[in-house]
Amino acid sequence: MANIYDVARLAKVSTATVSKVLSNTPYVSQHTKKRVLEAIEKLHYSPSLAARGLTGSRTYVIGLVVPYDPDYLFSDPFLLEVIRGVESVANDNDYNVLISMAKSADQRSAYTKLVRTGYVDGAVTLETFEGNIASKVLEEQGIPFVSIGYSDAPNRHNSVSASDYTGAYEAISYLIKLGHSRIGIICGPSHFMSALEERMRGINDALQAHAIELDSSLLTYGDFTLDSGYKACNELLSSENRPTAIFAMNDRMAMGAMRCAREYELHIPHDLSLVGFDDIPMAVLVEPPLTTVRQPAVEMGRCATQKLLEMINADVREFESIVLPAELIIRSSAAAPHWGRANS
Amino acid sequence: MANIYDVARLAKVSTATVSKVLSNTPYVSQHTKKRVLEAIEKLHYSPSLAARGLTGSRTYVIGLVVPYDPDYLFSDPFLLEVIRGVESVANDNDYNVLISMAKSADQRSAYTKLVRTGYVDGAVTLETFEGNIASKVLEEQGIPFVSIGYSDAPNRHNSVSASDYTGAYEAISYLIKLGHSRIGIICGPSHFMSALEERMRGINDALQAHAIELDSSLLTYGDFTLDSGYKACNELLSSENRPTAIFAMNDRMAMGAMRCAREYELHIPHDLSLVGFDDIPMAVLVEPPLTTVRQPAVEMGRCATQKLLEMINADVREFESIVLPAELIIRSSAAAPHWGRANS
DNA sequence: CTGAAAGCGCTTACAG
DNA sequence: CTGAAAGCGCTTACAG
Repeated sequence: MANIYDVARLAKVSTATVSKVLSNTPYVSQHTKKRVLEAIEKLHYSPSLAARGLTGSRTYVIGLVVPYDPDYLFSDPFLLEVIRGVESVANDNDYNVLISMAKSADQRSAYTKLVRTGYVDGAVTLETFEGNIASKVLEEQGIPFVSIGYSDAPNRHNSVSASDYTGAYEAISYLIKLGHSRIGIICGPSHFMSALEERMRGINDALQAHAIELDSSLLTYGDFTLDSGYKACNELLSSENRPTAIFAMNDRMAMGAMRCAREYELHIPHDLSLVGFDDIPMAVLVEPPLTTVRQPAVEMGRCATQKLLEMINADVREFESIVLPAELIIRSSAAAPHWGRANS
Repeated sequence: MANIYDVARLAKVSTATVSKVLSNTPYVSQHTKKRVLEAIEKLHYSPSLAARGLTGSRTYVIGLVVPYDPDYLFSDPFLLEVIRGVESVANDNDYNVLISMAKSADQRSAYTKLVRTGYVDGAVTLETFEGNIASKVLEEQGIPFVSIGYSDAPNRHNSVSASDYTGAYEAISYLIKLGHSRIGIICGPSHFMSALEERMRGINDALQAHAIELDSSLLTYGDFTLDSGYKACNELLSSENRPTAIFAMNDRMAMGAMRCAREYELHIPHDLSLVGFDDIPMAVLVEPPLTTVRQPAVEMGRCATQKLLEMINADVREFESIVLPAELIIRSSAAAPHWGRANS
């Protein structure tokens, strides 16, 4: 494979000059530029990113830090959509992406593995825990990064997230307007991330706005998997004072709940209303199609990557954190309770 | 960040020696080895993969060549499962994976983009077209790779695939045994890949074994998306002599067909039987759960990566291609036609 | 506008 | 068992 010397020789210039036309430096005469370009073409030359990485310049690879293990990641359609967004703009801009995942139970390892490579131009991180300790690793290395989700920094810079609070608020308000007052909640793992706290706030505020108080027996927890939604729903439905509606903090758990409801021979939405969160592609495919709060997952990934590329190329150091709207998508899994009446 | 000189200085040895303990070369005295290790520990040293890449030794990153654009890839649950397998064993072995995708309509670019980086230890490729030209790029560079799917080489080496022929054969045989003789086929894009040809062979052989001949009006094509399955099914159902069963070459198209059947007010499986291919996670979630041919997607990814790692580390040059079994998973979307009777 | 030379952080023969 | 030195393929000041 041809290297820069081969090109220089063929074009009868120095390697410095070749390097300059490669990086589009001005002040290279049209004439020599043309010669160099021809040589590059002829030799099918393309620069070694490894060498570039060493000299500390662009490598055109960005890291994607995923603090989960592969099995977790690939079973989460929402996360996958986020990654799709990242890959999409990276690809459009001729960047490659190096995915660094955690060894199970060691989220931090995803960060250190990435740093070790020593050649990423920047990174997009998926935040999980509030501590946000891991991203310090990137800061120390001076690697620009933008995080998707929350960061705990007092003023949240360089992150993009969805409006979890509003989304949850609207979901609950909608259910209340339909006539529900006993609303079961299937929360995510409590210690998990601040997005969930935001949603919890939204739920509580919506409830309070309508003078409804949240019966603690109505609050259950899952771990985002379908099975955990099934179990949580079972908990809810087996209690003596059943809820008439359930709000699950992601769609997979909502689908677990759906399955559980079916076993109780409860018709959705006639006997039980259900609202999810995320709006994963599968949400329209189930029966009935799921009413859910849409997070703009792909857009979050795209936006974060866009911003990262700006940081890398335009030398932007910091940007105000971006909060993308989460909106309620009304489909067919929620309706007025059949003994109540809509009071909107 | 500490480099190898810092370590050498602290341990009072040469960089060569540090390098040796790093690569676990024998013939390094226990004593100096210990000193070096301590220095590494103390400085939190970890070698720059960029530098390693330059010297032509291990970088611990493998490439994953995906000859599709991100939007295509991320909407294909089957491919995602394959990738999950790749990521999984890579991660277990402390390898990072660099995903190289194609710019739309230029499959080859995924290969060249990867090669350009100059620092992958090897690659797993997802084959699509029969030409298999693209992998020549890797061969020329001397990058070891294993391809998932078919390669056209006379004796197929270094690839792992599923037994498409058998899978399709069984699906059709099953339908025939249930009592169907008019079986509609929703094929993938015809020029697409040899896996489809294999399935076509399986279909034809199964049909012939029962002396049924394939009416050409029963053969339709889709492009693997749900919508295309919908359309193909529509074609099939709007003809005057409807099939009583449909075999789709992937699950997404089968789900599109399911939706279409619903609009025709056809009950599945009572009025129309449906068999898919792949067994994506969603297949159990739809109503009714889909009978389908399971491809061991994750296992294919795992196996390919395993083999690649052997090639890299054990210096294996070649292995007999591996064909993993595809098996029919019987669920609830196929049954005897209601005017027919099972004749098995 | 162009080039000579040093340097990025490793590894690899080659001596000793 | 250990180290000096060259080299991997670039880029970047610095001169000219």
